[in-house]
Parts: sequence; C-alpha cells; structure tokens
Amino acid sequence: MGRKIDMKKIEDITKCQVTFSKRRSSLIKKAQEISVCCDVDVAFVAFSPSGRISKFCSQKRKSKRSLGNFTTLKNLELQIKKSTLELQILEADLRDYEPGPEQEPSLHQLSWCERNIEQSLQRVMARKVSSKT
Amino acid sequence: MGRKIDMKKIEDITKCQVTFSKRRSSLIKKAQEISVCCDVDVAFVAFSPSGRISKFCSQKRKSKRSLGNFTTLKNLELQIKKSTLELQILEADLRDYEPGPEQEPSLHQLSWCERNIEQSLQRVMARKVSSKT
DNA sequence: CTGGCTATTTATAAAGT
DNA sequence: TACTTTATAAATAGCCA
Repeated sequence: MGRKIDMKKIEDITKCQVTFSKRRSSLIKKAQEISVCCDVDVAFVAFSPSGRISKFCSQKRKSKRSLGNFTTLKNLELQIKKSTLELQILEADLRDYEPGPEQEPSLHQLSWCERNIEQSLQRVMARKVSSKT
Repeated sequence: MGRKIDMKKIEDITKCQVTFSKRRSSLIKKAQEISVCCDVDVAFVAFSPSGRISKFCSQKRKSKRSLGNFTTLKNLELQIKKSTLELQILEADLRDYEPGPEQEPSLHQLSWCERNIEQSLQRVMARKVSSKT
C-alpha cells in the first residue's frame, strides 16, 4: 500500500506521527473486523513515543455472576495468588525507579494498567464460563 | 482485499478459522511494522472461540534497575496498591464462577494474564524511566 | 489446519490544497 | 496542521492441493 518504505524507524518526526496515526486507525479497524467476523475477543495497545496510549478492546464480555461448581477452582486460585505475588514483587521493584517531575502521564498509564489487569481477568473469567457452555 | 464480505460473524466453521488465521497473521505483521517504523511498544491479543490465545508484543523493554529520587513515588505506590486491591476483588469475584471440566486452556489463559500483568507493569515502568530521560 | 493462486478491495506513502 | 487525491503496494475471499 502506498509507496514502499523501509522497515525501520521513521526519523522525520512529522512523517512518523502521520504514519502512526494512519496505521493505528487501520490496525484498530482490522482488530474490530476480526473480532466480529471470527467472533474473537481482541485487544490492541500501543505506547507512543510521546508517552500516550492507544488501545482497542472488543468488549464482548459475558455477564458476570453465574454460579457453578468449584471443580478446579483451587488451581485457578493458585494462579491468581501467583499473579498477586508477581504484582507485589513488581511493586517492590518499582522502588528502584524515579517517577520524574511529570506525574500525570505515568499515572494515566498506571490507570490503564489497572484497567488492563481487570479486563484481562474478566476475559479469562468470561472465557472460562463460555468454554464450558 | 479479496471478494468483499459482510461484517458479521462467519458461520461456516472452517471458513471462519481460515479467515481468522490469515487475518491474525497480517494483523501481527502490521503490529510489528508500526512498532518498528513508529518506534512504539505495541501488544495485540486475541482469544479465539476455541479458547486459544494469540498474542504479539513488541518487546522493547528498557533495562531495569536505575535509581532515582522518589518525588511522586507515593502516587505510584497508591496506584499499585489500588491495582492490587482490584486483583483481590476480582479474585473474590472469581469464586462465583465455575471452572468446568477442562482446566488446561483456562490455566494457560491465566498464565497469559499473569505475564500480561507483569508486562504491563514493566511497560509502565520503562515508560516512566524513558519519559524522564 | 497450513500453503499457493488470482481477482478485487484496502491500505497508505506522497503530493496537493 | 489537517484533509483530499493519487498511484502503488498489500491484504485477502474463494479455490485448490
């Protein structure tokens, strides 16, 4: 599509931003299409050089609250515990970093991260429910 | 590309899988391209109907361990705490779900989720470091 | 399920406004 | 700086192996 370009970083700032904007749009469009046509749950995230985040999530989460047996719940709980532990370890690691003067962008990113974690778990849970149906 | 198709779920199982496979490939290719050309960190994830996960992450994480001041660390810690709390709440919510007879796919999904959480935090941390540079 | 082939439809790098 | 247009390169639906 368009004149061919080298697969390397576009040095011209303006050109790079334009390309990013255009490609991001079609990438998200494609993600939407595959989610609809193939009935899949997809997520796309991009951290731009300027620190901003672009994301797309096909929100086709199943409704919550559906009771059932607890056959393998132990395993699931174990995994969740492990994830929680990872978070705590990472929390400790974070102490080695310097936040810097600006704090808004990073806090936004952490907020995103937070939502991402939530959504990831929700996807897993939704998949868990649908896979047994 | 190809003969036009309706933007709706492809009912023919085989056709749907073929389409998913092909589109997934080009989607990941596009993700790789935008990550290189535009120097962005991207991630793409797809939960297929059959329960499998496809993902792509441009792994351009910054190296860890770089000391600095703790100016806004309080805020960061607060956010992390909040995320951890979310996880605990979600963990509680998980009790309302039934894992089902099959457990492998879901555990894999949780493993992915775990890695995703880790990677998300690492990206946030990396961005945190690079943004102050 | 992968992998080509081909006819079409999209995506898009550049240039124009 | 942001659309619009244009020329070209890619992506891909339908088939076949």
